[in-house]
Amino acid sequence: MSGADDKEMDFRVGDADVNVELEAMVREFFADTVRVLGLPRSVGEIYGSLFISREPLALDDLVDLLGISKGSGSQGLKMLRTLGAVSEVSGIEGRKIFYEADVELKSLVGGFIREEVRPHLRSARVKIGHMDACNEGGDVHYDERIKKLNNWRKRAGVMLPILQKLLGK
Amino acid sequence: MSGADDKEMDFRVGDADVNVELEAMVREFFADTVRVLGLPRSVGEIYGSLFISREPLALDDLVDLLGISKGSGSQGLKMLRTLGAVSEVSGIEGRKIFYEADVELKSLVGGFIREEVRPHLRSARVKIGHMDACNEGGDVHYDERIKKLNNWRKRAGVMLPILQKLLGK
DNA sequence: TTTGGTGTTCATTTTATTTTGAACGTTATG
DNA sequence: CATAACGTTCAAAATAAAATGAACACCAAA
Repeated sequence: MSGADDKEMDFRVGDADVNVELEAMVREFFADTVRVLGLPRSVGEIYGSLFISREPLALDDLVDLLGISKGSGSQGLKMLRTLGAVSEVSGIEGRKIFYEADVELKSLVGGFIREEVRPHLRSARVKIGHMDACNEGGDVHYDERIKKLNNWRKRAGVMLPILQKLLGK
Repeated sequence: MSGADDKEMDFRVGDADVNVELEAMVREFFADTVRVLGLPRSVGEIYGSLFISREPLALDDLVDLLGISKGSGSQGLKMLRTLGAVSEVSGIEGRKIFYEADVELKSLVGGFIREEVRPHLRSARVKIGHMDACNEGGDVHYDERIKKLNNWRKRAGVMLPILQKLLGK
């Protein structure tokens, strides 16, 4: 006898119980969390579903589970793949692709830095270069500010590897 | 003779030239940058204006300069004050309040952490507590995941002071 | 080669966020 | 006191972001 007898919040799937309420809380949690990072809510819901799920899930499962459209699910998974936050589970029957959440903080942060932070720092370097070129007269006040900006950028650049190192286990 | 004779992009204000093109680039830069942090564009434009301006600016100046509404400017300045990213300049004539940008990376990051990051970590702690309480049966898989989540949260908590220390000049 | 199952793309719709601007406090000044 | 200069608030409008779903591509099995 395994559960599913005291609350309507549990129901059987395979041979283990699913705590529907808990799983919903976790999805909600990630939905809120990724919002802070500027990612769409559905991406958080998808990641949360995979994070808390006992077994890998396919696009269809997520669509059913979350009540989102296939398009939304597909795009969300794409983003998560790009970030390296989920990976395909190999060796499951059929053509359907199953995913599981990557749960290593190190690689999650690494993926975010690589895909979201680094590109911004790169473009910042270019823009600051343009600013400097635009300060033809070499005005001292402008020059000071541009230098400060560039200083910030450089500090961010050295901070990231340190951050990643500190998070590495 | 001070500039303003080779391009229409410069014009005189007080006794120093304003490089209109450069200042626009800086505003644009900050507008893009704060977007990454999840703050509205106008907030970045306001901060950028103050950052690059030779002298402190009042709400009216910003409204004129940026072509935004008084309401937008007021709310933007409020947000920047809360973040500690701007400060009122004391001792200027009249009732008008002038602002200048705080340009210490340390305090900018500090303000962002205090106002944006810490509250999220706090609420995360509460939510994770709820999850744990919700896992009544003590299911081992769920327990493992909840523990991992809590671990992440704790690591973020210890990371922030380190980050701030490293940024402290 | 057709059919059915999967996944992706992208123009459109929906939803969320940001901006606006009119109404309203407040305070200095005539 | 009346007026004007400033700043704030908040409901409504405008804009930006995300979700939808139909069309399509692909591939494996029949």
